[in-house]
Amino acid sequence: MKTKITLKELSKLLNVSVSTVSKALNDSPEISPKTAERVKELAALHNYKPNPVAVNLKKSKTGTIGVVIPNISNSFFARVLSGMEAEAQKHDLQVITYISNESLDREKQICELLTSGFVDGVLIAVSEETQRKKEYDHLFNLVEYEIPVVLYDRINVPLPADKVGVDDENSFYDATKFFRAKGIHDIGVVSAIHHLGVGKSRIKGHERAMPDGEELKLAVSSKADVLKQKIKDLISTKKIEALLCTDFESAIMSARIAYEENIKIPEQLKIIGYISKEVAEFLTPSISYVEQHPQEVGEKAMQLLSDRLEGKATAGRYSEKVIATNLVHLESTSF
Amino acid sequence: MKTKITLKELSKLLNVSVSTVSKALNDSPEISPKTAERVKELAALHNYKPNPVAVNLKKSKTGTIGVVIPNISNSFFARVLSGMEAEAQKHDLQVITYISNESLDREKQICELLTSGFVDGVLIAVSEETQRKKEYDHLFNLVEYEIPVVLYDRINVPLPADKVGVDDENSFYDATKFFRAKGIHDIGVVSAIHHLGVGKSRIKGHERAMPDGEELKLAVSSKADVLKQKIKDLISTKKIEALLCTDFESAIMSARIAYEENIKIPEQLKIIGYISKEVAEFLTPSISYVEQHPQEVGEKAMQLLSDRLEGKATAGRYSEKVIATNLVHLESTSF
DNA sequence: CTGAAAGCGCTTACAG
DNA sequence: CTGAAAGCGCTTACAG
Repeated sequence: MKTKITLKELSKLLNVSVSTVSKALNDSPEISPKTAERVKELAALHNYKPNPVAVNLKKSKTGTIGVVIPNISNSFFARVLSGMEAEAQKHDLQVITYISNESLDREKQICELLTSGFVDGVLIAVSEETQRKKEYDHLFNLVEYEIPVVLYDRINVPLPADKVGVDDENSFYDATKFFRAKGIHDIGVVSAIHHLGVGKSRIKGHERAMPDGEELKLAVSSKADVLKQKIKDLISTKKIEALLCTDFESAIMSARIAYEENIKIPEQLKIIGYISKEVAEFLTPSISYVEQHPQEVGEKAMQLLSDRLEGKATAGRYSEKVIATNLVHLESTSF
Repeated sequence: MKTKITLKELSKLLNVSVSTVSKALNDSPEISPKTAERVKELAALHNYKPNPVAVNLKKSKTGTIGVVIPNISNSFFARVLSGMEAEAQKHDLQVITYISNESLDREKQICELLTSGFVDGVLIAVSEETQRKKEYDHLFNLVEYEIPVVLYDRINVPLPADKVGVDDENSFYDATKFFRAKGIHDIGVVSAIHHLGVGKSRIKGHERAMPDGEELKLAVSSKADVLKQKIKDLISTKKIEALLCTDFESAIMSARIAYEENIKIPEQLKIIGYISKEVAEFLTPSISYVEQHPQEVGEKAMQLLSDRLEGKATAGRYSEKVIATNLVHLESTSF
């Protein structure tokens, strides 16, 4: 069993002071090359590693970042986390994860915890409930405590903070334009998240690509059975030719209903949805999707935070980055 | 802008010593009820929270747990993490996540970092590469540093540590028995992870439920195109009636090939697979799956670790928990 | 170039 | 019941 050696013990073995050992290991120019070498040698021999807790206390920082995730089972967020972790590694930062489960209360609890000094900064995608109720006091609280915050994905929050979002609006603008260019004009939009910022943006993008004044064909509801009925109405009764789905649930549901109603995809109905690559590719038929580059969202968010922690960002000025999306065409949009 | 108040500042305002304040806030019986109240009142007013870094240094612990995840895009692991986080919360532990991306090298790096004192304990599912090469020195290293380790999910590692696994073997034993009871005897097994411990266990469970000496009908390969060919052979040429799939990829691929070969599910071919609920339910047809209860795996793993940290576990004796699975029957196994 | 001292923000034996 | 002191393991002005 190995036991961790401390600076003090090292200094005793070397017959020099603790200060000297510390400086030597931190490559201080004050130390003579000779002793520096002696010290480093012994440190390596004993596999010395500074106690990070002590270093952090001394430096008044924690070296860790708090990441708040609304729902980790959503593969988008899982991949965002992966990007954050990769970027954190580059900056020697540790990532502490907190899962809000889309609950405002839990999110408040987490923010409360976060103000007590566990982390140097926070990356957060606010919960659904938070967005719905527009309660942001707990976030402002973080800012008041001078804890740098970066909002990611769900950035439609009036908070003085850096933000990294997905280009939701343009994704559906592009998708709509794509269909129209192919001569398809009866385009429906399906959404189970129309009440959230990202859902609204996507629908807005679609609207922007449609002729002025033309009524939109929407099937929206956060209740599964209601949504199901509305989709059925859209594709069976209204004979829509193409569907844009703002989320996993509505995309899968649309494909399913088409199957049940004996409407062939893509021959009679084309679909583009927000689904993760992993699932989209494997469906039968495979569903064309909007690639959101979650990894990049995570990397960028961590990068902005790290810049701010290192003083590379101007105080009081916040940047807002939008990660471009692109359409990946699979079977559901083949012509 | 609020700034964090310290014990010292508090003591100055109260005209008592730092020790007294500390004891009062920690409910020490040494302190008179009167001063205790005075102290607590002012602390509450100033929203005092002890600096966790200082507390941890004093107590020679970190209050954090390192969780190593092979692949966070795998929804099984995402849900395990969710369970860990929930349990950690109960014990006032923070969760630091590290993603190995199924790489042995990255895993070694992470373990190296972990030995330098960032965490009090480690929860790890070893990477695919680690399992394949059977290189466990970096894990033994953790143990030598007296950092408690709990292995989860991928527990087929000869390490003196607590372990929490999924009952892989029985899941396929049960599934096979289920088919046989229904009069189906031509059962095939498809696997893209036959080289991993969990894959082997699942296949073994199937074998155990088959009559002695009967040759197994396997389609296994970690290469997509090879596996595809083998599946096709199994269901088209060999006329298998039911398929057990050890993983997401092989399950989805099997369903896809059945579709392409015009073999009807479930009429001509039944399928049971290891797929997450979220996807299984939405497929057309929906695929019956093995529910693994990942949340529970995560909770249990964190619980074992917490027990050990709190001295509730006997040194040198390790427990191994197996979380039972159950079959969820959807369309692909309807009769 | 080396080391003694102060201090990061706490906790806890010990003395009074 | 209260407080002075030591100490957790470091870093860093400052003195020599």
